[in-house]
Amino acid sequence: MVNTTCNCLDCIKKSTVFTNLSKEELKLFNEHRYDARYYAGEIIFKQGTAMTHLMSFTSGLAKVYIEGFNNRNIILKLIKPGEFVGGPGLYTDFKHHFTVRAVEDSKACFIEMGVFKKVMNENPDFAVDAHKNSNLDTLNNFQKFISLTQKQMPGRVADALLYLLNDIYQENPFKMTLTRQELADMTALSKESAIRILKQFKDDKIIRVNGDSIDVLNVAALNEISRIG
Amino acid sequence: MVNTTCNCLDCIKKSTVFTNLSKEELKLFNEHRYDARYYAGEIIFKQGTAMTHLMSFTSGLAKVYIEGFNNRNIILKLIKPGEFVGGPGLYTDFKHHFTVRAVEDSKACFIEMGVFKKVMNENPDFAVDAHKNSNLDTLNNFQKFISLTQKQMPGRVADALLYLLNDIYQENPFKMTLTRQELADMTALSKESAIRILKQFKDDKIIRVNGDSIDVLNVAALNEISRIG
DNA sequence: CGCGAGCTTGACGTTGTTCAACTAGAGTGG
DNA sequence: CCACTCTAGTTGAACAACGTCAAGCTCGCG
Repeated sequence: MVNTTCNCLDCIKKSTVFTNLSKEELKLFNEHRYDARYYAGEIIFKQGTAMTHLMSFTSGLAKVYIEGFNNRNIILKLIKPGEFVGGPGLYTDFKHHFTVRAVEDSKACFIEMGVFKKVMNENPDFAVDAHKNSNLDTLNNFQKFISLTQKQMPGRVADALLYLLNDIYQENPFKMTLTRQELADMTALSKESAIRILKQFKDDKIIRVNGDSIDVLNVAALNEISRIG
Repeated sequence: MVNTTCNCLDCIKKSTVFTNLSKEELKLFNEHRYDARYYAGEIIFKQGTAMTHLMSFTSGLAKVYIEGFNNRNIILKLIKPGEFVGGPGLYTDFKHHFTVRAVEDSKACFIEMGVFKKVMNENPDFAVDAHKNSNLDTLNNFQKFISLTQKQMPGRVADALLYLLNDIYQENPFKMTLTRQELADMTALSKESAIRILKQFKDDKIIRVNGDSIDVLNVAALNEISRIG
């Protein structure tokens, strides 16, 4: 089903992985895609299911997380409009290895795997861009390994707050649309521990919390806490 | 410098990522590669340095690890002959983001980045194989996230032992060529904790340790410990 | 025979989780 | 308008998991 209200050729939300596509290729994508809208909390990709489409996120905020043990999740990253989502299932078992879930009301565009692979085969520049995109995720995961396995609670929460401030909300103060449990899933902590560190940051005047708004009063202190772990 | 004793075309150690290369492409690789020998403990790729070559591991055993805080490392995987090593620096910043170090005396073959990228551009099947190879690493990393952040000490050590048994040494008993510190780096534990869990496994008759030989007496128990975390 | 590196063990302290109780705010129905 | 309920958030106390420190051990090697 072709969406009549928008078109890949003049899409302003498209990811940078699409920059090296010709008009013909964008047209091909446009003919083999569909849009969907999601309410906050709804699942976009479910871990374990078949990877039939690739996703270009166009509006809202979503979380990408691995479903682990005992209902505990590891949030690998958050995705914003303009982000392209494939995953390690691509060219391996063609399954999703993480779940993507809308955190805020969101929209996404889905491209059929078949035409994606076709264009990957025919356009080496696009193949390189896709490869680069997945390697950037891996670089992010490496930092996460260090944060989650070698830093203590304050360092991990500082990493998460800096990520939210610098990469996601990009304003200060920002409206925190993640729950405390989700903050815990980002830091591999229990919800209670994450809350306790937030409180400690509040007491130390590093942040101020007003309802669901978080004001980072001392970015330098957060950076230092992140650095020393 | 072309090695005269061997040739990519009839190399029997080559990784599966090279299966879709033509004779001409293998010949090209052969003209832009070199071999090197390493003694146990020597560094093959150093984290932070420029990625000028890609590596095909031909003999021995090596560890791939991220250098984190306070001289603590995270071993992502071990590599055996036939393994191809690129890394997330490919198409991003062209630097190495992990260190590769020989655990046993080893040999490796290095292909120039330039010809590698050229063949990636000209041969889509090879590009797919390279992409697949890197996604397999990512799948491995996802399992490691779960193991390191959600399992307790026995579960993590069980994961490491099963990996050594099933994927690396592939014989039982096996000669453990990793130090206790390296086992700790695989499990994100302190050396002492790793040793304590090994002792516990010994007391429970799950393994038997004779010098540097480890005999897994009860694989089922290890699998169960891995499963429950 | 002595040295040094890796290994082992115990005692102890810290870090982080669990459990339970409580609070605040939003929605719901009488 | 007022209970009632439900969920997310918060806090404290007890506990378990894990790391640190220090000492001693083993074994290969000079």
